[in-house]
Amino acid sequence: MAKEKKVEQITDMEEDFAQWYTDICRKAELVEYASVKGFTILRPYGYAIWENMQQIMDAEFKKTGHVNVAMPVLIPESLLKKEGELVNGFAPEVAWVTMGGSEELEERLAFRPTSETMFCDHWSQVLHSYRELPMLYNQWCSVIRWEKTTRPFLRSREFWWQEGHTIHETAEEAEAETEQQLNCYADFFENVLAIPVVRGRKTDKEKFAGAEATYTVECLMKDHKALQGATSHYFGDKFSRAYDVTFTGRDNKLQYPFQTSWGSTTRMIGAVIMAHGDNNGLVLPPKIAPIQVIIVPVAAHKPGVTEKAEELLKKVSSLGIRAKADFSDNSLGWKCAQYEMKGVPLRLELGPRDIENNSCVAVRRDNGEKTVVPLDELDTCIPALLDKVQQGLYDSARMNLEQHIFPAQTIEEAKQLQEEHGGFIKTMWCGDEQCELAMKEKAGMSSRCIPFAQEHLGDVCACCGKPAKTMIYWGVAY
RNA sequence: CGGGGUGUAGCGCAGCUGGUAGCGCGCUUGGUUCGGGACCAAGAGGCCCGGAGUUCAAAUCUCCGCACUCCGACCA
Repeated sequence: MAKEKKVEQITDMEEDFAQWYTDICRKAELVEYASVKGFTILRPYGYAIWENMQQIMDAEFKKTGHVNVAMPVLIPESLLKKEGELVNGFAPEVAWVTMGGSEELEERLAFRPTSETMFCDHWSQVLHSYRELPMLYNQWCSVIRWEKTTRPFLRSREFWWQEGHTIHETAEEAEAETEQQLNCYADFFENVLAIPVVRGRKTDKEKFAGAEATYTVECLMKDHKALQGATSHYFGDKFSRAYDVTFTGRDNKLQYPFQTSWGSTTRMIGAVIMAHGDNNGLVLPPKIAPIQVIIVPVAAHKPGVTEKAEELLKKVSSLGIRAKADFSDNSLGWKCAQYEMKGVPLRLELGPRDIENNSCVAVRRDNGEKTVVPLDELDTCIPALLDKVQQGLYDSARMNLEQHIFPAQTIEEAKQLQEEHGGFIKTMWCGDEQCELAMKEKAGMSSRCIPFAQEHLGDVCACCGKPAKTMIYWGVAY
């Protein structure tokens, strides 16, 4: 009986992964559709996850000297167009403002799809001397890209993100910044989101419009499709020159600074859903869970249970844990199912029998494991259990990744492996874009990255048979 | 942007050989329950996605839009 109901509410991931994903987004109350196509509302629970992510990342950015700023949401067309590659890259998906009140604007204004141009324009005004470098800026905002097809978190016409923008005196410094921020993302994915990543460099075909180099952290979802987690770009001085950003150097000569940008988005919530979720709903890593511990009183009508549960809530909260207790008169089963759907990492059940034993029952969301926790050992047991959930999620995601990386020598083999197992297919590659197109055409895969951790799988390109330059990962990407 | 599917109460759906709406869940109130999605009773809630058309009469038939969704191409 109970089971039938569960199935009604959320599609099994084995049956239809895409539908399962959409179900979770709605049923866990993360998002709602807005009245404009492709726009979504981040509901309180979804936004709380984002806030937790923000808080942790923001602190990390600040540790390395970055400061937050706020740039305008509108960019004059003439400004946006100064750098050709960027414009071309984003042109199809820019939304324009053409009216101000009832007046037609002299120059139309773009909703920012990204803010390199605004930062450059600003720097061209304020930068004078090498002494002012580096400028390490970041902003938390939303951007608009007029996408054709949309999906909650993965692709919407407006999404929330942080975009870091920095300028440096030397290329080396800027390159180091690019690498540092990529590692910052990688650490965030692995340690906070519990999602292992492959770090690497994007091919020229896949890199950011206008960038000299794009680095990425790639991760693997439960359906064995790849998701680009976050990217970090090195621009050289290309934008500086296009936007006339200059400073007087140590040699008293006018110079162009070297620039980076790096971004991560609410798409990471989608990554968490698809990396950890199961058929009972969302599964959240404790570090970003809005509610880390849900306390469910059992037989709450019996004397003393509610009081004891309130006491338990206080104790757990006092440990710095985000905890909540559900005193509603919904049944136990309903509450269990509800908080499983919401992905709460740890559930504490407290009923008359537990009170008698001076304990409670802790249930892990990741594997359903039940532990009896003595009430006077909460301060050690609860944080330890949360750590175990965090680690458990990472371990199984790690296993999923490791078991889905396959070497291939030819396109045909790559195609077959992808069709049979999904995941990342690694091959040698000559570096030619034609071979990427061939892989897309024949095997349905795009290049994900050229991993920093290189392996020698052979001497020739899997696509054309010419001498290979690097090992590359392929995959079907979101 | 191409190809499918779907729009009727908050959610899931029925009604579709025309006669202006119904079921289950949820919600509200009261009561009984309570160790995995409880039960009884009484309620509240809908210009049937929008616009044209056909008709005495449209949720139902015909066009045209829009939105969501799935699969491709494109992109975070």
